[in-house]
Amino acid sequence: MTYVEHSSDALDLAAAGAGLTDVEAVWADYVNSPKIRKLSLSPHEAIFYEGDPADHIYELAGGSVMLYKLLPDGRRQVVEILKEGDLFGFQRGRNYDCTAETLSGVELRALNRRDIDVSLSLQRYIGERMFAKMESLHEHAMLLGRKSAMERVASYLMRFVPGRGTADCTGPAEDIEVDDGMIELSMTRQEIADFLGLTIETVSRAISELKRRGLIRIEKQDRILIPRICNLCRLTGMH
Amino acid sequence: MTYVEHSSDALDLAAAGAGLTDVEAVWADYVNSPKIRKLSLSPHEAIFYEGDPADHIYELAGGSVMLYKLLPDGRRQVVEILKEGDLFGFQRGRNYDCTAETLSGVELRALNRRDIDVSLSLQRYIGERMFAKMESLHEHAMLLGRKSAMERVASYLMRFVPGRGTADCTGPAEDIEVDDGMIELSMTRQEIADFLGLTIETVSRAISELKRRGLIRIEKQDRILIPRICNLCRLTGMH
DNA sequence: CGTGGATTTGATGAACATCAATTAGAGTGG
DNA sequence: CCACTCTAATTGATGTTCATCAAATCCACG
Repeated sequence: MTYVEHSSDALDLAAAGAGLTDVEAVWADYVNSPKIRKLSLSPHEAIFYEGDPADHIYELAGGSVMLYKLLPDGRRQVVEILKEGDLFGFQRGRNYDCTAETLSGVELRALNRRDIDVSLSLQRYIGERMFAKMESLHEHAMLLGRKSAMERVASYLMRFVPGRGTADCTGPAEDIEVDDGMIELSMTRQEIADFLGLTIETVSRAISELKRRGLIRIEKQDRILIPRICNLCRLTGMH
Repeated sequence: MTYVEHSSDALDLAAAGAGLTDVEAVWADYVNSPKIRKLSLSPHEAIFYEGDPADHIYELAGGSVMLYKLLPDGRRQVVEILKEGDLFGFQRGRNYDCTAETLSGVELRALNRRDIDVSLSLQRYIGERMFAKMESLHEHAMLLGRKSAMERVASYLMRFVPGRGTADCTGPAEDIEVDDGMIELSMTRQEIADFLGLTIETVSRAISELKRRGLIRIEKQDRILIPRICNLCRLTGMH
């Protein structure tokens, strides 16, 4: 008896030839295979609602998506902000535990739980992504439970600076004298507030305060220039 | 060519005989196999520290464990409270992203990443557990970001009432007239506060308030009686 | 140019943190 | 068994931060 029943197609076989550890290549092969259904969505469109039967798993191929939960009285908490490459829609139970809504124009790939369940490499790829996501959920718990409003907003802005503001960030490259960055906010103040556990007004005040202190400059509404990244990073509470 | 390289031992083969979907049986076989190293720990002992090289994965076989993160100035956020059967120590990177500390006497099983990486069934089992954990992290984000102090404490107490207080809770069984429960708190006020994003004093005041209102009764320090579970549950903000 | 929603700003209030003191409980040694 | 000690927990007084309520301003879009 062989283990053929573990794989529905040639993906793992190809991977075995390429070296077992290259799960990312297997994943790329899988999601680019013609049987994967692709979807395009407009900004602020719901993908699924909290409580809906969890019948699909998605990969975000482009754009950004938020996941949020609601309390019966309407209070909202955005629990994840997803970016290209992120996976969502996995559930333990029969129903989604949160609502998924697009923040921008979005390209999705709808995956089949069945394909994934029978491939070791796909499982491993997903595992890797899940562990990363758990770390970012831990970080977010720290933000929500223990950071001040200003620290939350600074941390939020730092999210969008690639490669900076993480635990292992070592500051700017040494040979660089200007350490600035331009970031793009695709979320409204309400969405940011619901992500940070604050109100619109508190978020707005914190951003104004950063402007006043010269730590950020607003160019054209939702484009923000950070003149000295390290200065902003120091306000996150993490360094 | 077969897929034999996907499995280091007979676990999956046995599972195939028993039906592919019974990943829990495969897991049970694995963790009970003699090669799994077992550990016993006393209360309030560190298992690993944030930043340590992530060289082990653990299954909590008995007792309870908390995971927490620290900010440089000492602020602490407890990000998970683990109970029997929970897995922890998975990391995306090279190092643990939080500290693990026992809350009670604890029995652990130290697992090998290598064993798991080559078994589809074990991967799938872990995936299931991770999805459940992500849901509880979402729930916790809601608590930290949007609930009042009283709602947080009520939610915390409800955690320890088996089968109640969850989203799909339908209340007590219909044929029952007394709906009470006894719970055991194994955490200090400081640990509870750091889990709920509050201070010791606020937690203490909330508990006193619940006592005053007759919603709980303290028996012998860390044993709490809940006379009418639904009454407490109503304070969680979820119904 | 005008309209309507989003954002900002201001004034006030409530919830929770902080600081300080007291009490309760668990463990210890006489 | 009972005082003693030490820490955890409670309670009280005050302060700070952020939420709430209200108004003004900005900006995108027709």
